[in-house]
Amino acid sequence: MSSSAVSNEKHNEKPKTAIVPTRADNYPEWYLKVIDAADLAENSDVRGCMVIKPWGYALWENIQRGLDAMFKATGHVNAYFPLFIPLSFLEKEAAHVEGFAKECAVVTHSRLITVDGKLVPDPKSKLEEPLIVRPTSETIIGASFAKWVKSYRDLPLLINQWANVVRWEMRTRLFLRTAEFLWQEGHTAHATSEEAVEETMKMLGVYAEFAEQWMAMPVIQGEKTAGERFPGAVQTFCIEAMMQDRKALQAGTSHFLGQNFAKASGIEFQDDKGALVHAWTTSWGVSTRLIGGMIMTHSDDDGLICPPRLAPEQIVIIPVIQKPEDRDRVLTYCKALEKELEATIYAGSPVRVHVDARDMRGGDKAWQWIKKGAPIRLEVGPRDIDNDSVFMGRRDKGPKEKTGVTRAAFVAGVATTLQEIQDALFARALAFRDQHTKQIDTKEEFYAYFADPPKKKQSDPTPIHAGFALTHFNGDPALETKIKEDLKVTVRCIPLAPGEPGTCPFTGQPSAKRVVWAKSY
RNA sequence: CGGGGCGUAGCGCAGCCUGGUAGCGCACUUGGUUCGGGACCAAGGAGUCGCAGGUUCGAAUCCUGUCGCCCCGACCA
Repeated sequence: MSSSAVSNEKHNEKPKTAIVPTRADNYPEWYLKVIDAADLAENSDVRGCMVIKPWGYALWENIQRGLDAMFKATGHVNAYFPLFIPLSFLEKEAAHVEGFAKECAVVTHSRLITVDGKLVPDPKSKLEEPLIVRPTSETIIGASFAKWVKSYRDLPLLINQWANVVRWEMRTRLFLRTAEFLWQEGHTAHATSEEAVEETMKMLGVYAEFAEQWMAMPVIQGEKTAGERFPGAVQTFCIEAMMQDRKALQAGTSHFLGQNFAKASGIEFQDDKGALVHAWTTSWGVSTRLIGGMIMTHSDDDGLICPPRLAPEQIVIIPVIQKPEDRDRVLTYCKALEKELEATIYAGSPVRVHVDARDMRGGDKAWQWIKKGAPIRLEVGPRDIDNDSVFMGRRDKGPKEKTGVTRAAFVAGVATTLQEIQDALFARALAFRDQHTKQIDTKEEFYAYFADPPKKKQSDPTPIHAGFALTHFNGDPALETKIKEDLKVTVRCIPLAPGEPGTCPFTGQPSAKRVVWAKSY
């Protein structure tokens, strides 16, 4: 082999990435490797249920903190309702039963006994009425609301619950779809339809704001078609985000339930004229799925990228200690810098700083923090201390791209820098979505746009598809079903943003505005 | 629940077709040389080959069953 052949071979090698495979090579596996490398979560011994590890749970805590403040600012209060729901409650709303019956965990016994050395449910302890583990709490919360509401003066009732729910899914994926997941569910009751609709839209807006401002994840607000509606809802609204495989992720939902659940649960009140009427209710929720959305919106082939407002640690200080005699001096300096940074405020909270003083090689340490997605890495060694400077690496830039800054300038500008990273991530995600969103006006182009390249093996992941398509649509559910069968593509939402009327390319019929089509999670 | 792939050291894999009782890389430990950095050299520790049966003198390897994981499909936040 000639020397030029050797160098050619080297030249053809892919650049080394911390995550193998890369997004382009195998997207679903890349996703799992990012979670593993960042130490966010792992599968548990219970099928379909995950263990959320500290770094992943800290992300959830930050999501909770941000959303909870927004809920409270809009007049909501937290409460807690039972994990178990009597089976008969679920039967009260016909569409609701239909929607959830297939995926319920059912509790039938209250005691175990040992038979031939094995624990089995005691037949004598069989429950009169089986309990289901809540898949959502409309019915059990409705029962409380029925007791609490007597007069129009009791309304509106604005309640939120942070809880876990169980839906026995066929196929699960960490964060995106697990049998048990953590979420919040808001439940409200109102005197009029108008007020309930206003609430539904307000909370959708809160979700959109949170997704964009906190998670740096651009979303499209819109309404679901009848086929995608929540079981029992009159209208379902959602925020939809584009992942890096260009699939859509439903990141949050807000439902206008009309009087359906009020009638089912007997939520009645006397209005200001003395008439006995049913309340109008809403429900809205987001779940740990948001973490999946965050991972797939921002992360790259070197691992997780946390938007600063959600990052468990926003700045990681890595002491550079070459000689043992430098150790005390460098660590003391780093601790002082940590204190100083923690005294500064970013986005309304003290900056979260961590000094990584573990006894290991600096390079390994830096890469671990890259894989965990810490927004800013600071390397501080004797030379920096002498110059009164720090060496900064930003997670939104390349791993080797590092810049020296004076300590004072860094501290003074830290909030600005964090916001720059936050903004850069949002801008990047928005540009990506725009780049892979296309207005389409003919059926042929639509089918060509969503046509999958052939797979080599059946076990290969679905090839990355084109993205979002914006087309006119006459709203026919049968047509939507046909397209889903043909292409696995659905209407993700009818955007709330104003649009121009036009012609449905599939039927030639008039259409009020363009809708968003995509493959989805 | 259907189709496909895969379970061998903490992690990633080879060996399996053509049975002869286990190997590589990373990680780990120790020593040395390095070191503003995902180091190098040397030595070393670590595996009932997913589990259970069967065939055989002998099974990681062949057969049957079973459990789990991943991908694809149907269902869904």
